[in-house]
Order: sequence, then structure tokens, then C-alpha cells
Amino acid sequence: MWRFEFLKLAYEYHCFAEDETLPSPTTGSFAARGAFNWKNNQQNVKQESKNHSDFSFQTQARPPISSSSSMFQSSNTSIQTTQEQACNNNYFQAQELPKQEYGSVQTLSSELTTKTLQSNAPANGGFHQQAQTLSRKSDDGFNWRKYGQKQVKGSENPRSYYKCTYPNCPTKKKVERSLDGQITEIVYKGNHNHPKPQNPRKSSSNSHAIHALNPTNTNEIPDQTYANHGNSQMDSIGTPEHSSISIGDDDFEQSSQRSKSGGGEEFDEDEPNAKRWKNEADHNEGISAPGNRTVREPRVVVQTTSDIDILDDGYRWRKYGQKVVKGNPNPR
DNA sequence: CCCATTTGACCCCCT
DNA sequence: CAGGGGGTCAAATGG
Repeated sequence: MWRFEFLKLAYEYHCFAEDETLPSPTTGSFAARGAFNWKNNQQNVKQESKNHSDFSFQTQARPPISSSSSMFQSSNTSIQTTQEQACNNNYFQAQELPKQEYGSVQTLSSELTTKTLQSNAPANGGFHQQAQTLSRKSDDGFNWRKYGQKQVKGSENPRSYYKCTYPNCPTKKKVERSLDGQITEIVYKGNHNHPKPQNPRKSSSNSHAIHALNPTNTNEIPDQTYANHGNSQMDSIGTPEHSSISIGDDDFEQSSQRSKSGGGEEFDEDEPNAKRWKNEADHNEGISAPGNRTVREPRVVVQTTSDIDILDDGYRWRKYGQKVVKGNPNPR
């Protein structure tokens, strides 16, 4: 059961989604990317795409029965495209906003850290197994291959690096796990340039759960479409990964141009992606917020700093109230 | 034998 | 300019 919550500067819009198949409550953030170089692990294929989006989220185990909460925030880092955000049954697009605004968002949630998640993560064995399957077995419907693991300074949790096994797919993800196996953070990089595999190789139970998602289910988690079909309501799965911003809509090239022209963070296409990803991750971490609320439904929060009141998510929103929330200078 | 994972080494961006 | 550190490579290992 997921609940998406769009926080929009002053007002808060709610879009509810329920999805029993989501692996765990997550907290995340978005960041768009510029060009990057992709090097295939086995073929050493250098591939360039001109746009690239990241989606990072921090996650915590969902108790076997009681569900916890989650939320992710869209970082307005450098996504400069059509400002589309959708919270619907199976598709989600984050909107791009000028980078200047990012700082405020970061400040807004800068204190929300992974540690908070960890502290609230249940330490039961059931979750451990879930965490194990989360990345290794493509519970998100995609196949991932682990290509590295490293101990990151400042965190005692090892970080694993995965890449999508689909040929030439640039998508990667980083998974950080706590010592007990709980996933504390996942950072997605790139858009899948292919549809979700019909039969995910290693995805058994989870994949079933994913496929069980009815496209007509209006409460499904935001979905990520692969780059070439950004606007399509393609077969979707309810995983955070699919929430990665489909800023590209059509293809990487267009997205890149948008990113550069939008005054956002400019990425040199020649720049190796390694550090870029690092920076993005930093951004994401800065804006990521933990989903540690003990509400029944995991909550997804998308924060934008757009000046317009209408969320360009393809849906119409009617403001039905405004309130000053304690501890928040901005009226809700 | 094939494929995925492990893991130490290397690359290179950032400070 | 150099060192730190994150990201990636690729040989070794395991299933």
C-alpha cells in the first residue's frame, strides 16, 4: 500500500496509491543526469547517452504484517524537461526544475538521513531475506548484475553496484545495506532503454507480485518507463526503480538538450560518469528523507519547488485547503 | 562450461 | 598539484 504525496512548496497535494507488491517502504529522491559514458562490464562497450536520470531512495524493511511508511522526494536538481509528474496507476514522471531551487529542497530535508531509516528499520529475519532478494533478484522486474561492492567511507554499510543486464541498457543502481542485511539506500541511475523483461530471470516471487499488478489498479506505485517509451503507459511495475524519472520521455538526446538549456546542472558529455554519479548521489542523499513514519501505508513524498500551483503531472489538482503546519514555515 | 558474484586494483574526479 | 575516495574493471572464484 503506497501513498504518494506531492509536496509542492506551499501546498501539499495528495495522490494515493496502494501497492502490496512493493518491496519495502522507500524514501527517495530524483536527480537528472546529463551525458555519461557507459562501459559494459564484459564487453567494454562505450556507450553514450545524452541524458540520464537517477532515482535514489532509501528504504527500510517492511514488517511482515504491519506496514511502515515511505516517501520519496523528487529532487529538482537538474531535470529540465516537461515538468511532468504523474502519480497514477503505473507511470510516473518527475519534473525538472532549475537547480537553484534544489538547494532549498535540500535544506528542507537535509536532516533526514539514512540513519533515521536504519534506526527504525525492523530487525527481524524476515526482512533480511527480503533485503537479499531486493537487488539480487530483480524484484523490480529487471535483471541486475552486481559488478562491484565497496565500503564507503562514512558509512559502515557496504555499497553494492548493480547494472542492468539488458544489452546496452545504461541503468545502474547502488544498494547500501546495513550490517544485518537491511537495505538502507538505493540509488538508481539511468533509464532503462528497454521494456521490462517478461520473465525476469531471477525474479520469482517478487516478479509474480509485480506482474500481479493490475494495470487498471489506480493505486499502483509510480512507474518508470524506459527511455524510448517515456510517454507510454507501458507495462509497468510498482517498484521504486520505475519511479526513476523518465525525463527523457523519448530518448536520451532530447533529454540532454533540455537539461542543458534549462539552466540546470550542466553535464559535460565527455565527463566520466563515475564522479557524476557520486555527485548525484550526494544530492540525493541530501534530499532524501526517511520513511520512518509508522503509518499504515508507506508514503511517497514528491517535493517540488515549482512556482506554479498546478502540478504538471498530467493530472488536474484542486486545492481544497491550506494550513500552516507546525514546524514548517510554509503553509500547506 | 557458463554465468553470476567476489574482491583487490585501478581510474579519475573532487577537494 | 596531490591525495582521498567513490566508481569501475576484471581476474578469480563459486554454483
